[in-house]
Amino acid sequence: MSLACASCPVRDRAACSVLAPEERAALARVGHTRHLARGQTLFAAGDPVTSCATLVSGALKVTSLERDGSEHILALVHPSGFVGEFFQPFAAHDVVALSDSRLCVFAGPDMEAAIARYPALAQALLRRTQEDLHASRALLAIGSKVSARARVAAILIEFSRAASDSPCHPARAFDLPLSRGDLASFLGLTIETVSRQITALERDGAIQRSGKRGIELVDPALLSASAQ
Amino acid sequence: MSLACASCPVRDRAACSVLAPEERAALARVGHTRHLARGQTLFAAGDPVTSCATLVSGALKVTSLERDGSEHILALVHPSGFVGEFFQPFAAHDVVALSDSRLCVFAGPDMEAAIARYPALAQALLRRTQEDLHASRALLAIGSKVSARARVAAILIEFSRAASDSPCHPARAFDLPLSRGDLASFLGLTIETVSRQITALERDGAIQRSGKRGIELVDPALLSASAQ
DNA sequence: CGCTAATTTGACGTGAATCAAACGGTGTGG
DNA sequence: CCACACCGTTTGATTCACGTCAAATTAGCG
Repeated sequence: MSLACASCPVRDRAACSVLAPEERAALARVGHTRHLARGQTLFAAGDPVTSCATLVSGALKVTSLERDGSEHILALVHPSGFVGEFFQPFAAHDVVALSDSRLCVFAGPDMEAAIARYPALAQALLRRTQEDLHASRALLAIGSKVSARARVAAILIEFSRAASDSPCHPARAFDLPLSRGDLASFLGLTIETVSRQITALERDGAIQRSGKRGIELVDPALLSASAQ
Repeated sequence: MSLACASCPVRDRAACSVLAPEERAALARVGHTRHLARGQTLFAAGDPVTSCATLVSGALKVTSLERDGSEHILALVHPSGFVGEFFQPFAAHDVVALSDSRLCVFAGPDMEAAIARYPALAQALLRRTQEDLHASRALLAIGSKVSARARVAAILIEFSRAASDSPCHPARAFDLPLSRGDLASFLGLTIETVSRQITALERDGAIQRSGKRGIELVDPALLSASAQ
């Protein structure tokens, strides 16, 4: 199945956007689109790395499985994000679809050849990876907060930012892509504590729940203050 | 001051190691070495980004300052590590020397020109950044552990790995580069709790303290089990 | 030797984990 | 259409680990 870059929703933001039209067309010829249903695995930890991908729509989570069987989330991938390693033989983490997703997949050697041929592509991937690093560090900062209230508030703020298209203003209403269990393992808390904190934040008027997953920021300043 | 690549202790591991000798010599001519005393700041958050650097010896921390005045550590930089952003106008975080350090500093435009001229350099930096991303995610995994004991044990293991030159076998004895306060903010715990957990790990025979900062792994298996 | 800062240790209270149960939603079969 | 089971979430009661406050100890430095 060939790629339709012309109508791609992330054609201006993905790594490949730095290529000239004919270069991108050449890359598109060796790639293919793939659909993942919610819960489906793209890469499994330990598998040999054979491909990489740009996320076109949907959302992915990068997780690692501990010896004791618990899972925790290391990163979220949003549209235009890139997943895949180049310098390691085996995948270090699982990558799973959080919602139905569409990806642009390339075989590892094809992408490596493209990187060697188009220097701008390596730079674009460097940029993306530096952005991923920033995102990872932002999550790291959340973990250093002591109280459960602060952590939950901080992650809600983080999600509202991620849900927004414009990086300047966070989304006022959005859907939590994660279950309570995911949130809990992410924050180093228990499901019950997360649930109680969300309830408390709603009681205090900082947020409002709409449906199971919907969150609306009623008082962003109060939420922000709770995140201290 | 010119760079003496021939005697550089990280000449085989740093990003510049991928360059041909004459290319590296050309890069060296536009760079200079710099010494930092313990506690000195390399980059300050908010400052315009004008340079980048490879760490030759010593150790750095990347930290961010919260609104409430508390600091927390987002990353540690070890010799051969690279610090600096290319795609952002202002530094996002503080970078401070944990011990007396020697660096190889390049002006931003010089490095950008080198990246444009030598495609292998962009790839090497991409590799380094992906490694940084992995390290950041390893730290993120620590944060999701619930008990204080597990977090402290996990970070000791992490440091023993980082202190070792060979990635396969962790160092048996090493110096903790961080103060208790740094450890505490890193782990989302208090200074007292960190101190108590370290004392308890020593009492249980997992580790032994030597001097103020020295840690010896007496029973790595027990320590590893404590990290669950 | 005295000062200051960092670390350790102790006593105590609180907030989060744990255990347990109830409450929806959703799908399946009768 | 309803009954039922299943899963995720919420709520409650209890326990205990960690935070808080305070003091003792040690290290670092002029």
